[in-house]
Amino acid sequence: MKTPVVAHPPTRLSPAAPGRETPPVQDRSTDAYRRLRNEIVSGGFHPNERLVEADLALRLDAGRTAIRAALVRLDQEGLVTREPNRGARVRLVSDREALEIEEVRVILEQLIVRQAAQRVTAADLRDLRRSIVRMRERLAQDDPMGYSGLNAEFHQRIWAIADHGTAGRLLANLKSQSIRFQYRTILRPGRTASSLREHETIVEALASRDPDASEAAMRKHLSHVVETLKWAIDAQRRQPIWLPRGASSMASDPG
Amino acid sequence: MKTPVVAHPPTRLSPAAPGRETPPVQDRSTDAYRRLRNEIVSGGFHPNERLVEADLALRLDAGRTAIRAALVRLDQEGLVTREPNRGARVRLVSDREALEIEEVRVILEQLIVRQAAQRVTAADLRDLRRSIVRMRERLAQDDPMGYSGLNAEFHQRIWAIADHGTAGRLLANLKSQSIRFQYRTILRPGRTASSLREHETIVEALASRDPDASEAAMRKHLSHVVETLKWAIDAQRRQPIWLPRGASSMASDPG
DNA sequence: GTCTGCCGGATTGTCGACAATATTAGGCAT
DNA sequence: ATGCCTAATATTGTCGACAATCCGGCAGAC
Repeated sequence: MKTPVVAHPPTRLSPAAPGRETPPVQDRSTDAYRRLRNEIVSGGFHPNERLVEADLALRLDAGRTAIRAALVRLDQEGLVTREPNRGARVRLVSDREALEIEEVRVILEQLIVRQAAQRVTAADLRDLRRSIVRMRERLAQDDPMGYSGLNAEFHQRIWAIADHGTAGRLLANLKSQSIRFQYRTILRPGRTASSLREHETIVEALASRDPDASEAAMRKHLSHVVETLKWAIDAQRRQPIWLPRGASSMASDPG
Repeated sequence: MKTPVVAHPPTRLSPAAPGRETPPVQDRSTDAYRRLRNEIVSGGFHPNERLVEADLALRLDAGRTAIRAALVRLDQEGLVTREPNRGARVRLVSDREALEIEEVRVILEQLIVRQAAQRVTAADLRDLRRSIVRMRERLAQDDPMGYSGLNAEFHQRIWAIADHGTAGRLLANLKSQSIRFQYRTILRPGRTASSLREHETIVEALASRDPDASEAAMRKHLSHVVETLKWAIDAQRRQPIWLPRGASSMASDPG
């Protein structure tokens, strides 16, 4: 499938494409980490799938050392689990955990939006409103996937406004852990439309720079998200649906 | 100081003390991680101190590989920072960050105590009350350090009752990052006494299994903690005091 | 037929060596 | 003395090799 990689020619950090600036491949380990992380978050692996170091090394064209470091990071980050001498697997977050995560997310977003209300600038508001417009477009086109992406962007924008490093980091991390569940929530009929309305309310509250109103709007929004999540989990229990990349959610090793 | 370690005799994982069960030295890497983490959290290094891999390897009697893995974990955990090709340093959390962390802690503890109120058992309450009694003793003996330890234990007990894995993990992590600041807050005169009263209120609220009351009590408690933290930071600005293990908070490299 | 113990392949864990990079020190021109 | 260039040193990053461990299958005992 791929050139077998000539057993690594004398260690060369930059691939050295003569005429072209080497993109910031600062260090192989971080690079491997980023790519592996992406693959996991974007659903490139089955939940609970085994992550064999040698395989990944081949796949990502990196040394086992780099892969190993990446796995350690991902473990600490909660995206994979590692058992001594037994290797790593992509971590499967249970339904219960997904709810826990969402609970935490709710309160963190409240904290953040409150802070955002005190710092928001005119330019920020303009950007937020543009986000809203684009979301409205997606809604009109009946494109829930596209909407979901914009939704994520919308929330991240608020994090940026709040400029609360600690909370922002935690939120980003939590989100990456529970991303698998978000695919399901967006399927609920009518959810997109109400979500958009709630977003509009949040922007209005931010525009008036009212922390309490902003927090309330956010709380209301997220309470509906939690509700939708519960619905999705229940639906899944009743009749499992396909995940973005195959495999029943219980998949361990195919016997 | 220590036997120079005979250049590692043929790799032996278990120290193999014949008659004795080898204590769970499962893997050297995790072991190094734990010990290094302890040293950092308990103030064994100056803030911002450089962490040279080779030195640590000697100090902890571990290979550089193990140290390296440990540093990666600690980096992800926020206890050290690593710059490519420049090594690791114990991370210095700024005053602002300390406040951010405390803000997040406040809301997480609220979430947790609320959940705890719904799950607390009679045995739990007994334990909590015992904690209180011991704290009262420390207060009577005018032992703020001892009180501080019990305080930490008290809160952890509540985390355990709530059984909220996600929030618990985050809290533990945040706490380890900001631990340096806690040394200062306990110095405020009279704080210990009011802290104890607030703890008593929390226990009462939990005893009545009232989530709202519990949350309110916790909020009140932590708002005072935040206030004390601000006070401590201000005091520090006006006149730096000694940290538990030397060095001004700005210490980078001694020239 | 089932259980137990042993063997072999697969995979992880650790080390030592070396390359890559940053940092410091010294020399030289100005 | 000041500042820049270069050599020497210190430290990190990566690899390949090998030991340790796990897993599954197979033979033999009962």
